[in-house]
Amino acid sequence: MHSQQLIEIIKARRDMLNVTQEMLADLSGVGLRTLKQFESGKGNPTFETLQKLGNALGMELTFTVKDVTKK
Amino acid sequence: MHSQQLIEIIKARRDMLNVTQEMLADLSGVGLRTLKQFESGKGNPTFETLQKLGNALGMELTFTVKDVTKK
DNA sequence: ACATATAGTGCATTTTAATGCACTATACTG
DNA sequence: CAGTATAGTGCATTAAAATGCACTATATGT
Repeated sequence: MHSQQLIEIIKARRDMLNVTQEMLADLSGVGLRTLKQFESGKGNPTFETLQKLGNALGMELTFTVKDVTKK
Repeated sequence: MHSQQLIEIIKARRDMLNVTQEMLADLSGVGLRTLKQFESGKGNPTFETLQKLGNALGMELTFTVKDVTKK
């Protein structure tokens, strides 16, 4: 997952839930400025920030071994 | 995935590959001090740092909707 | 055209991640 | 026990993440 993909995934999920940046900022505990910066492609969020967003969006981060058999 | 789980996953993968912290730091481009701090539970790594480690370890980050059907 | 809602930006501050260096701690090995 | 390899820590610096405030940009609805 690249940075741009991560952004798109989160924006898509937020849109699907009809949640604004402001609402997500409140729900997640992440600062609005931080979220704006991140969604506009200017961020390099910390693990903690991604977790907070994930919690609010019903999503989760995973870290797994790449499947080399596929593709 | 919680912070402690992430640490364990990475340490386990590193051990499985017989790679030292120093080697992983070199391979990934992450500073040795950063890696030590992270593995000893004192870090809050950025997305970029996790990606670098993932690349070196043949792993990848994913961000997905939680499966609420499962228990 | 005006008002409203939402997203993005500029600027500044505070906190902290990333980093290096030197040191300590632990385990293994000759 | 001495030497080596590996992991963890203390201290300091630099870069950048997180944040707030105020502003601009864009779209939509009246």
